[in-house]
Amino acid sequence: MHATLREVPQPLSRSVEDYLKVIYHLSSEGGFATTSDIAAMLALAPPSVSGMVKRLSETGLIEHVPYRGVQLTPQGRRAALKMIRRHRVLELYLTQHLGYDWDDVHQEAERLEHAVSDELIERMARALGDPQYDPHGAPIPTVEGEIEETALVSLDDAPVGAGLEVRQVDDADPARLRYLAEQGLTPGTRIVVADRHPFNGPTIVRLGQETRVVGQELARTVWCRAIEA
Amino acid sequence: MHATLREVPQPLSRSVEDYLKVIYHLSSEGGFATTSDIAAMLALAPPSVSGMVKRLSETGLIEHVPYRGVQLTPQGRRAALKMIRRHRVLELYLTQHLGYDWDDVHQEAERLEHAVSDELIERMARALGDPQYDPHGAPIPTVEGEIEETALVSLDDAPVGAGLEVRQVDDADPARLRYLAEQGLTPGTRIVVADRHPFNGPTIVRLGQETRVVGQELARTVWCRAIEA
DNA sequence: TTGCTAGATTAGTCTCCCCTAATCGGCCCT
DNA sequence: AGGGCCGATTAGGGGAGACTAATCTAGCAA
Repeated sequence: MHATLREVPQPLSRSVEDYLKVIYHLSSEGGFATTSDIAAMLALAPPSVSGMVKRLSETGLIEHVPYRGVQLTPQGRRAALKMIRRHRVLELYLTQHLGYDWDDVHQEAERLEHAVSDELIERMARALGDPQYDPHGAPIPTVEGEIEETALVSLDDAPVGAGLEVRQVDDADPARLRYLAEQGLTPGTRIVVADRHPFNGPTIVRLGQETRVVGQELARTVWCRAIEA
Repeated sequence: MHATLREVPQPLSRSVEDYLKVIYHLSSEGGFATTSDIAAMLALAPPSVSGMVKRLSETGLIEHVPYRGVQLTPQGRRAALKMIRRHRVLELYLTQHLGYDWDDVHQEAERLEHAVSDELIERMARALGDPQYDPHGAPIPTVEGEIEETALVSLDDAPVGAGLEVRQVDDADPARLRYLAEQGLTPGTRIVVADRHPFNGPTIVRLGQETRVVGQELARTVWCRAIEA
């Protein structure tokens, strides 16, 4: 009874959903998401974030340590993962069933994720064969709120000489995604780190017979897994 | 230049979109949508509507005659028809491509219509073969904002003896739609009005060999076109 | 013509979520 | 240990959009 009452999930506002998602991403590695990082990600002024942080911690979705930052509570994490599942299922559905390009789906999913029902997402997931990854290689959380956590290395951090498989790329910038697709650096591609220039210079990778020069900024958005051989 | 400036369409809020849709429906036959009718349709208190009406008429989306009601301006009508196109394309897409039942799509479309892009709606429309009608038989406005206006008769008003084709049914109530589907009263069905009982009594119709008794309230939500013998 | 009433509007609040300006606190550097 | 600085917070305010309570008006009925 107590549990049942606590679980009645009154719907979260768009704003709250966005905050939780951003806090999830910012606190995923390491502990705290800071006010100014959240503000930057959401394109808001820091005081707006302070205000929302107060409300979110009062409703138990986040834990706030003043002047340090915030973390999600289990409840907040569940809500965030639900939004991430929605986002990623939507992205995949749009590419697979409606002919969107992978560089084009982020914005659309960003708006739809606040409006769809659980029912619709599960129907889409079923139509997609209960997929595990979105078009950019990001793992899709399960309905139960579990998410695959694989340690990936950004291309910028990978050691020279390593054999890698591109696993995931950041999805927010369409132009960057188009460029990556042109260069053939899409999830599943196998590459070898041939060289890296000093002073934050580019990483040189080999794709089969071909060579690619990848600047640091771009390399930081390409996430890889080491492969044997 | 003047026209171009005026046309810059800053996005409308969800609320505004809902008001415009409701005003479109209420003023479609006859002239004015009244404050209390709008309030009833949107489940709001009348003063809330008065306030919004003021804002909408200031922005040129509606024409307000105090104590009489409101009508859409051409600009408001365009916006309303755009929302109706979205709603109906969504309803059809959900039934055709995601396995929704016709009684189940209204709510979902109601939320999605505020979040989708024009792009997505046109992709859905293309995937559906640029359809003309939604699952309940309602005409889908074109991208250009044209809508088929056929004079339909509600089953409750149809003369006894008339041969009819069911063309359209109101979509808001799932239970009613399920019942209509059970009774076989779906768009495209041909029927004959066999009788009508007095004092707002039921209409009796023949479907091929079978007979259906349709109460007045229900009959008012079934819209038909006369067919020659 | 007068008066009543239903419906519309105005007055005054509230919540949500954003803003700018001002203040505060943690922490590094000397 | 003391200053400064940057980032966080508090103070104060605004728009959108809802509400209740109070007031107004159009039109019907006597």
